[in-house]
Amino acid sequence: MTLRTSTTPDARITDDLSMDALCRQMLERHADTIKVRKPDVAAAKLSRIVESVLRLSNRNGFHATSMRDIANDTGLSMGGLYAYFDSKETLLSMVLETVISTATAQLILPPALPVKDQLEWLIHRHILMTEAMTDWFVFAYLEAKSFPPEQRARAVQSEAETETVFAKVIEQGANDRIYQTDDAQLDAALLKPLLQDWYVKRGKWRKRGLKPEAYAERVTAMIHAKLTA
Amino acid sequence: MTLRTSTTPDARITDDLSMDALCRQMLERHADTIKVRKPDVAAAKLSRIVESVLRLSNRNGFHATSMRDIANDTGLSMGGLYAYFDSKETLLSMVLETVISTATAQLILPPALPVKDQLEWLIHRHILMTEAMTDWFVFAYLEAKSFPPEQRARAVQSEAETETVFAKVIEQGANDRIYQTDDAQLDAALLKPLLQDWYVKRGKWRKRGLKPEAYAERVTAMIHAKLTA
DNA sequence: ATATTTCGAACGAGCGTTCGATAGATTTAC
DNA sequence: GTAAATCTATCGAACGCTCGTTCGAAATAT
Repeated sequence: MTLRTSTTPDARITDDLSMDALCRQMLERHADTIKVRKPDVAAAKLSRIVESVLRLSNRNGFHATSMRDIANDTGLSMGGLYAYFDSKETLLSMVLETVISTATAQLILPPALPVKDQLEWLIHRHILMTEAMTDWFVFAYLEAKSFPPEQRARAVQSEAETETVFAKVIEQGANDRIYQTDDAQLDAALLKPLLQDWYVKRGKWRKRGLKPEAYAERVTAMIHAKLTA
Repeated sequence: MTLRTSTTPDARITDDLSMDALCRQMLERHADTIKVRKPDVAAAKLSRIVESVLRLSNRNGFHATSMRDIANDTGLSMGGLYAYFDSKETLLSMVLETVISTATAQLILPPALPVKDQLEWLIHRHILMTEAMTDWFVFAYLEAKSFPPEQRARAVQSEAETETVFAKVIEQGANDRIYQTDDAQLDAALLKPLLQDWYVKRGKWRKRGLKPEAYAERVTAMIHAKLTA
């Protein structure tokens, strides 16, 4: 079983979740509001900005992190920061948008995968994705309640879609007599917090020395036990 | 099986999780810093304050909620508020302290309960407790990263203790050949996010029309499936 | 010489907190 | 029984500070 696929719409999203790749994506999407014209300069600086925002916000909260904190941490000036966004809320939106669109793109099942492997594939995929982008997902999770309305709606929809992807696989498995359940959507809803715990409490799992693959195996075992009870 | 017990040190904590009871507890604990002397007046006002703080903070975040917001919402003046605490941080601490001490007191197993019922008892107890105090627990969860150091330490310890309570029951069950596991602490750690999801995503479960008892049954079924796989 | 990028002081708004004035309740004195 | 005195609770304008944001000047690259 491979966790890589080239069947998703945008190969860059699927195959490269590095800070640089994600920031280049942000640059393209917000090219109209970003005042810095040279792409190389812009990409480098935006990376530093995002890195600082994620680190400081995940420690103290986005609201409690001031633009001056971010300026000091990145080494940029106040004016320098505002070349990349027109308000603090826009900065928030840019990061959230990246997380939401990445998550959606990552959880598309490869077409030829047998039903019996699909659930395991999705669980591994989800955990490896959030492992590669832990700070991003923690940020989105913690700041969810301060989302601007547009992103709020997108996030809710994205969350529901993700749950449905899992539910459909369980449903399919039930139809094929692989799994046993009276409520596939509910089982999927219970799987969600297990997947989220990997990044929400990343420190706890790291202290325990658990690798992402091992965690994925454990979660898979748990839901599998429930579905074959 | 009953979920009531009188074996805990303080019966009031165990048996009454109402806003009034909890606020009376807060009054006792912080009698030295609260300037209002008449207990009835103080209890009524403190209830209104806490109610507002929980509601406003859970919607917008504690940091984003100003003292003026709280004053408007409670109908008190700025000076009136400060009769109950000496700083906004103290207000935060008072709420957190209540949540932490309640959670610790609630999860003490009644002595005569057979091992085979203990896990189910703990799960039900946890979910009924967080159901009765949803706003309190959501508040503590969301504001965890802005805890003052003292509460931060207490919260971490309390969380670890809770996990250990569950782990010990699973361990005991494994010794008695009721359960099967290679790592009881890890199973307990995976049970935690399922318990927390009940209050963290309360809206989602409410929309689904799931009752607390039904949710507890579902979680019990899941962990039981894993432990007897 | 021109265009682009960076800078940081300055501005107004809103924050947590204080405190002397005010109103109300309770006790004291006769 | 009532008036004066004292204690308690409430108020909200005012203070100092930090916030997000702007913008003309300075620096750098083309």
